[in-house]
Amino acid sequence: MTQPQYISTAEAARALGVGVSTVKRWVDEGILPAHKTAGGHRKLLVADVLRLVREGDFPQRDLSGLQLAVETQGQRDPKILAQQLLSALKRGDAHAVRSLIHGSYASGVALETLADFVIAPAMIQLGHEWETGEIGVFHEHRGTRLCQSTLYELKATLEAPDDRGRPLAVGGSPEGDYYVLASLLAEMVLLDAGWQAIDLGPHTPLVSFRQALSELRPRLLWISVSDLADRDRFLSEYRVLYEEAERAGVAVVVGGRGLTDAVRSAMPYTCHGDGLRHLGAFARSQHRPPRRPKRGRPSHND
Amino acid sequence: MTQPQYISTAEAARALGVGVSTVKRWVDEGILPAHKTAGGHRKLLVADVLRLVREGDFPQRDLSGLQLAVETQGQRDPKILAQQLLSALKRGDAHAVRSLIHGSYASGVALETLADFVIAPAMIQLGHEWETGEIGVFHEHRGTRLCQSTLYELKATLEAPDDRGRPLAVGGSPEGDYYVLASLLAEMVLLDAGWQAIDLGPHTPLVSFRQALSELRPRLLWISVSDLADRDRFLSEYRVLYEEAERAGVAVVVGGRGLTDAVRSAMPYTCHGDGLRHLGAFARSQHRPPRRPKRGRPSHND
DNA sequence: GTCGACTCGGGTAATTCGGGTC
DNA sequence: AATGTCCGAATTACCCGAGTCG
Repeated sequence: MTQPQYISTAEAARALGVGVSTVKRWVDEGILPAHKTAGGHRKLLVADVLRLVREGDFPQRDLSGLQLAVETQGQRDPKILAQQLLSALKRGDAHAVRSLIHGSYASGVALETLADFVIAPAMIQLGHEWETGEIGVFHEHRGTRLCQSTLYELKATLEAPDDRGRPLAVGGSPEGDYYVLASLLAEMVLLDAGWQAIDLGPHTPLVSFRQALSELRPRLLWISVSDLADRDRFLSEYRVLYEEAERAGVAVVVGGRGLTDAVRSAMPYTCHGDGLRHLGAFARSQHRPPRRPKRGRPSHND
Repeated sequence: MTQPQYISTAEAARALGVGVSTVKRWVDEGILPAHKTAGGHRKLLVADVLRLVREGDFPQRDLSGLQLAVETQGQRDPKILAQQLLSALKRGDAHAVRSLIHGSYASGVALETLADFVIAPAMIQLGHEWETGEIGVFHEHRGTRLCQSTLYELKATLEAPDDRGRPLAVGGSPEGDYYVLASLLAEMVLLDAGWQAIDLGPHTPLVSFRQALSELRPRLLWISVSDLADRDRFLSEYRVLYEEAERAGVAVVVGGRGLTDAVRSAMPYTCHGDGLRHLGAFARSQHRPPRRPKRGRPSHND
């Protein structure tokens, strides 16, 4: 289902909102990767088309035509999407969750928006309803797993076949923080911004980040904190880590709802954001992905 | 070992992302080499298709179907695969990990075998090398994340678009057990066996399973234990859970390397296995899927 | 030997290609 | 400079009764 899907030039053209010849030309110019059949017909991967959509500046076109996107048509308001997502998560409706997330993304909702205003609110509310006993633990667990599963599928489509030339970012969540989604989303936002990203995952000792720093030599380090187990220890270890990063010229981006103002004010950092849109913006400011169709303004066809 | 792998026109068509008649024509035109059976059915060698795909610029729709098969082709010995996987995990080579796992599965290695004799050994060794300090924590984390990522991708291909008629299984790991992979693999084995499976994930209180039992009414419950935090508490809570399951007629399958003989002997259960092959076998014995497409067992056709 | 699933033909409809032009 | 449109020719996809496979 989520395996590589091929589409024709005409389908891609509809999805991109351009003419067929344009797609053909883009393929021939190498802007859009494609394979050819023995008879010379071009076959494009949906993932490649989607990549082009978000890397180039297209008038947000609806890609709902692609088989990948399902019927979420017309609904792009994050608030409503968050509501629908929450409901689907509570029901355990895998299909609906998939449709909502993949569909929104494919129809042009930026990944950061999806993360900050759809997924995060839904998950927070889910956690809240669990704490107040409105839903069972198992609903919460099932929802989290469902969300995670779907995000991994989406991540697969974000990964570029060719990493070369992309700057590297490394990140994760500190020891005692077992929340998976936050750092996963951070990884995805970075991939989306044209980076190469390695998520060390939850519950990673800050010392290990130092190790990763020296061995992988990334250009950016992100620390996502959802749950701060031992605040003092975190702060002292973090400071050492930050100094090392600074010496190495590595940008440090911190965030997460576990970082209250009180904690944050005691921390040095390159960039901070309570959501992922800041991470995304920062990443894009540091690296402009090359090669994109320079289409000026929305054309007047249809 | 690597005896010729034949595929039909339809299979080749799926793999290449073109129509069946196109494959037939290509064969007739000599573009694709093929043998013919006495009755005139075309049989293509996987190797031929792959060679063509490489030399020309053919589309290759299903990476997990064919392309990866060649890279691991001839290599279906779990021991060697485990070695290669371990090495790839340590290097952090995402592409290699993907090739190994998807490729093995696609070329006929049963999911249970993959889990028990390839992935588990590699991960155990990875954990071991971390404990002895041969590799850093971050290598271990990166490896785990990589493995997880790849497995989620594979899971996506296992999920049936149509769940109806499939029996339902629910499972996860108990409180204090934060190991993700074991239960994820269990879920995948069940999906592969034609079930519908819901993984509640790691660190799930046993009480929640009871909740899930009464609300979802599954036919099977799996508990995967990699790490037993509080043995006595686990046992006492487990017994209550088991009784409830028994009353409801739900089979309980337990396993995982956290269940030592000592612990297990104090537990009632329907089925136990130190690996996933037992879970798979049990699941298949309880439910025979109506008709599954190829893959699964090394069948002796052609 | 029956049976379901699959494949073979071949003919036809629907797309796509390439190039030239607006 | 970049797109969209038009063309005949070529390629591919769909359909269906008969035959093959296991």
